[in-house]
Amino acid sequence: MSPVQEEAATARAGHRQPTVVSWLRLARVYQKVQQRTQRHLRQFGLTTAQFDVLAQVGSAEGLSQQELARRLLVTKGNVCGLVDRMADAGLVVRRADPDDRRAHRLELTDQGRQLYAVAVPSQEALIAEIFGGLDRDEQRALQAMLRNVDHALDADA
Amino acid sequence: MSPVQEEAATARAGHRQPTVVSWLRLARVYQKVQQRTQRHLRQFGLTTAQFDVLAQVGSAEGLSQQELARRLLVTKGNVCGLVDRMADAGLVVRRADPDDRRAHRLELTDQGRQLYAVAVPSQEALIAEIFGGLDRDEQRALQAMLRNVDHALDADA
DNA sequence: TATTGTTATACTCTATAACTATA
DNA sequence: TATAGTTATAGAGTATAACAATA
Repeated sequence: MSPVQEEAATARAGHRQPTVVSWLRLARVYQKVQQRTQRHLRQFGLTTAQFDVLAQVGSAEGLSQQELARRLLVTKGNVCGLVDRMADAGLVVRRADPDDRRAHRLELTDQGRQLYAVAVPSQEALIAEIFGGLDRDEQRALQAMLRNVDHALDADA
Repeated sequence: MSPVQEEAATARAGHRQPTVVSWLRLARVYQKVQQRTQRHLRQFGLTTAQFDVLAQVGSAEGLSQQELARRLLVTKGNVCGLVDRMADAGLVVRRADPDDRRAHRLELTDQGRQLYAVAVPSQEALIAEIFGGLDRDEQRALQAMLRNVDHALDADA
């Protein structure tokens, strides 16, 4: 934010409930990181949603689409389309689950694993750069507050 | 998050850089609030993007589309389409800028102002509920940390 | 030349819901 | 009956870029 925008934001913030200000700032940060991430991941030919799939499947191979949907907070229908596109791109495969003939288990292809090995550290380095201005205690405090809000969202669902 | 999911998330988090954990938690909270907001705003016939336009124009009538694009972190092309839809819905109007014949100034219609008067407080109440678990000091700390990250994003743009 | 706004393209993601096949 | 996955629909949002009018 430019100094001018920063000042304007603060002025506007002055009239608002603290909770609303917290949310606006959080949303702003999210959107900016999202956009930066999007540009960053383009070098790997990935969208942010595809990166999330790659990261999840890569760190827990064999998970079901249902489980993936739960982790990504999207519907199973959306996951199906996402997996379709990534299978077309040769990054993931669906394997039949021997114990449940309805289910598929998701795995990365060799190509997917190679991309995982490069893209995930690269993306994490970007995040480290962006969030690196907060020291360890601040990270902990930030995470604790976000957990608090997360739980409030589950409580009065 | 269920206790099981919470535990799983914490276990996974243990292997990761603190910055990455912070980002994952932030993204998770954002997405959940976004989804909740989406459902909440449906009663007013608004998408979240349209609500953002309503809130911005309502609190700063006469702003240009360019300025609106800057505030919403989207392109002017996107704003054009958004404003189109909201003008079709009878919520905003484009007025010619007397000082700059290229520009438009955005205003709410009477109907838009009525909706603003109802939807904005309602949405703010929802946010207050979600973020209300944090006390005043925590809100301040959260906002300060988010500002820190926001500035980091501007620094190495 | 730079800026405001418009238009057009193409794609991804999303919500929603009906559908199948298994369990 | 419930669950895993698929498919279809419809829409919104986005990036990107070319374009017109005006500054």
